[in-house]
Amino acid sequence: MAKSFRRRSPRSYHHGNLASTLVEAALALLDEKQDWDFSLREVARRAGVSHNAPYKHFPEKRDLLAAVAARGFEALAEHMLSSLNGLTDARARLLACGQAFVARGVTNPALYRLMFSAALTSLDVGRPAVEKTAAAKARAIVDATFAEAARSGAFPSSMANPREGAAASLAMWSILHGLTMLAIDDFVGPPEEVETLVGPILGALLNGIASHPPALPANIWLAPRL
Amino acid sequence: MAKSFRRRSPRSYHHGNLASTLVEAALALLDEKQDWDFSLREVARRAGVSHNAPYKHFPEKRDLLAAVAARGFEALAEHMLSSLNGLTDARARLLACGQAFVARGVTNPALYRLMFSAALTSLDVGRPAVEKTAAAKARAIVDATFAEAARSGAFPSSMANPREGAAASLAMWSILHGLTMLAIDDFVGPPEEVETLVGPILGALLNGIASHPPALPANIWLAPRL
DNA sequence: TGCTGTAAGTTGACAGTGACAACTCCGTTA
DNA sequence: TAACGGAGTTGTCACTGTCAACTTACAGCA
Repeated sequence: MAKSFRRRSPRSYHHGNLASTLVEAALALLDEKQDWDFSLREVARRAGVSHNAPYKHFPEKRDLLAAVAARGFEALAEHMLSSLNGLTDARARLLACGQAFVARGVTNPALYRLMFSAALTSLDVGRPAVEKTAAAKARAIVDATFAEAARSGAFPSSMANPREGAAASLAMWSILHGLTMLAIDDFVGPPEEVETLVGPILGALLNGIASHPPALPANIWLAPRL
Repeated sequence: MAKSFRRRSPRSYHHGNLASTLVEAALALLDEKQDWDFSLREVARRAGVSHNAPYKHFPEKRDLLAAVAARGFEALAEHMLSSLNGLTDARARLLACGQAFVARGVTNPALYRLMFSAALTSLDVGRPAVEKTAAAKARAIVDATFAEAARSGAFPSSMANPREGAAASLAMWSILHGLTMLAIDDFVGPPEEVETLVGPILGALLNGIASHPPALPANIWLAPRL
């Protein structure tokens, strides 16, 4: 009888919200091990629950990881949004957004890597829906900040148009993602200082965009597809 | 007795070059499954060898994967180099190099992902040496093409100096890596056409660099560290 | 030539894994 | 109050990475 009281609040056979408890346990493990090769059983153990309980909420390990990734995207979006607080200058907003992006990645490399990893992608279905929508939300912030900068006159006004701005915003997204990845994977460093690269590097890109706006070739789509 | 003839040339208890056979088997599996969660035992099976034979050549699975990644970097470097053939215009060379880079990543996503993944990084030692040197070689090509472009007058001449050019070359490396990753991870597509993005996007960056060369903040190192 | 040490391969074992099936518990709704 | 069904449980499976101990055959020295 005492057995089931181990970690949970007393007299509860049913946990209440195991799903989110599991996600948090997984987040903690991800942070500690900096890898997602931990076992589902270990996650269950931490949640004080039997080795098979997680399967009632996540059909496969992949699905738990997808939920974790979704949380990551949400946190990223939040962080980027709050970095814009109080800034009005268009260019400053873009740079701040970029810095927030990189900083977030460097702070929790494993989580960032998981978010963009295809460990979650099943060959038939593609990425899980939870993750797709969370990612889209984060991405929309970059796009919006960009479009808004275009409207403000920092870029040729045609770029406020979604299709026209798409190539530019993709370029920005690419350079940020690339820089973050290189930092995370130990190709540039030190990690704490990588943020200082955003100014010069993203700055150069923005200059180029302003003077010669890139065009998005036909047939290209910007995902994640839904 | 017939047992040991299963897959190998006759009368050979010793394989001859198991190590490279294993690497090739792993490459094939990586390509098929588009993931490196295959088992070492499966690799051994394909090489027609007992489940523990690989351990005589690779202390851990990680080490086999590192060897695979190293091969990937070598192929990447080769591909980039040959893309430069016959091109003399500095800007054209940079763009060709970029296209080759992205194309290579999109062609074998799992391999590309493995190359840059930290699945290989052990917390204490960092990346395995084989991989580091192979990666450095590939990277050197971008750097060299860049420096050469600077000398040719396509960029402010100061950028031919390694330290001055470092920020620019890092920016280029970042945007290429980021774009490739987004493509691979299904955030932009379709894969066959992603190459067409290199022109506009990398082009914009190069314009920006030419007009306002970025500076590399102090304390930043460009890796992989050796 | 024959002996022997050692690298390269072998079999056998072990704890731990993801996933399945079949069971029990208990809050909900009729 | 009965019974349904979602949530958690135990038991089991084939399989994994890795360790240990054994065998094979090549290479160098007597």
